Amino acid sequence: MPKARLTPASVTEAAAALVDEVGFDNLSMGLLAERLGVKTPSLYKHVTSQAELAHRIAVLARTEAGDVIRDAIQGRSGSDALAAGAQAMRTYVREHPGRYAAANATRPTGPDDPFIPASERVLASWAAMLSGYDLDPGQEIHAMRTLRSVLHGFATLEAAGGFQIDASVDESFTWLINFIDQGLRAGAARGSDVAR
Amino acid sequence: MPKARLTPASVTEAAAALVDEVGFDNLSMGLLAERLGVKTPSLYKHVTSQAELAHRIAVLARTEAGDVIRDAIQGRSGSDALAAGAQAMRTYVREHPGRYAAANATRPTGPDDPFIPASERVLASWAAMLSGYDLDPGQEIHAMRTLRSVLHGFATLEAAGGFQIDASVDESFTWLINFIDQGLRAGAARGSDVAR
DNA sequence: AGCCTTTAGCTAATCACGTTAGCTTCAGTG
DNA sequence: CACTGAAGCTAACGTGATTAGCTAAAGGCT
Repeated sequence: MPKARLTPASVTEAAAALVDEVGFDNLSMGLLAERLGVKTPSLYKHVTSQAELAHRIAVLARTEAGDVIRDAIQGRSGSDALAAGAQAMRTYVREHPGRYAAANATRPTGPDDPFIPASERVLASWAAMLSGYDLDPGQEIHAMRTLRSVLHGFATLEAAGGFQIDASVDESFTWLINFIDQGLRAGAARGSDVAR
Repeated sequence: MPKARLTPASVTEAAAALVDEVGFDNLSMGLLAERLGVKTPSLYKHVTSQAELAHRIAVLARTEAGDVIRDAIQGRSGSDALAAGAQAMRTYVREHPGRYAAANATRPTGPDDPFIPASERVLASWAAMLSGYDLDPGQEIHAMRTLRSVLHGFATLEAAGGFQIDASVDESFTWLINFIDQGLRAGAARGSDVAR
């Protein structure tokens, strides 16, 4: 076997770090090669294309996000689990905006794409968290989608610099979590009459 | 003055239509030129660069979105205004996913960028709608951000094909609107103790 | 009506990437 | 100590954005 300086994994890791610095849109093979102290074409010994590289970053990101959220929810339930999970996700996106963008930009390449189970693990964590609210079974899917929407929306708006006014974004986020929490608790108490 | 077949405005309009068809990421000067029955370099007589073209699409999109939302809210208040505004926005995004992506991808180029007032008009509509809920003044900014987050998050997730499970997405959206409506009404009734 | 200026659109050329082809060299194996 | 295989390199190609310079037609002016 030869030198073995770079590997697909190490290249992906470096690309993920790069993308968090310069933004997902500014990822280029040349820039990555420079960071790795190598000439551009050499990268193709480890990844087949820039598209594949982006996809690898996406899988990495979704997996990391799944871990972070699962760990945050671990051992908590109800409001605590919601707050911890949501904060964990926001923190992850703030620390890894490029990775998060990569994960959002990708689409499963096929039925056995590892991106699929990685995504399912994230959803499973949210589902586990929601189960603590005793919602009507028919409402769970809607609650899940609403939850995903707020968290994803807040994270992307924040990452895009969408919150201009000089009111604390942290405060807005805890307000948001509280808002969702109250709604979920009320919905559970009220039963299915929330849905129209 | 010469022929005047194309104008900056007509090029932008064609680009916006194109982007809704092929996706914002797939916008290319060559493809647009082909649609307009012109050679690629000719486009530079009307727009200075692809970046500027993308920005023009963004301004157009944000302006259109502002109009659509304002019109929907017109004459309604409270729950009705929320539902109408939210539905109008979702419809706009579904019909113009490329434009919406362009608007999200852009960043103001300066203090006199028309994108800024266009964005402010959207925010003003949401603010007008929220004013119907009699929220505590200190809460309004958080409610606004939460509202923007859910709507933006839902729209982008839907556009990205993020809702896989075969439960009606329409139904989820009305559930979401209802969820927000109930929360806002409860928050108004309860006063500032929602915020922590 | 006929000239003149202005400029839309064209062709040819340049530049920046992503990607491919083929060569070279070193690490580990026999 | 030669041998093989893959890492990394240089050279080359293709595509898409952009620029330079030419051509010609439209509208104004006399």
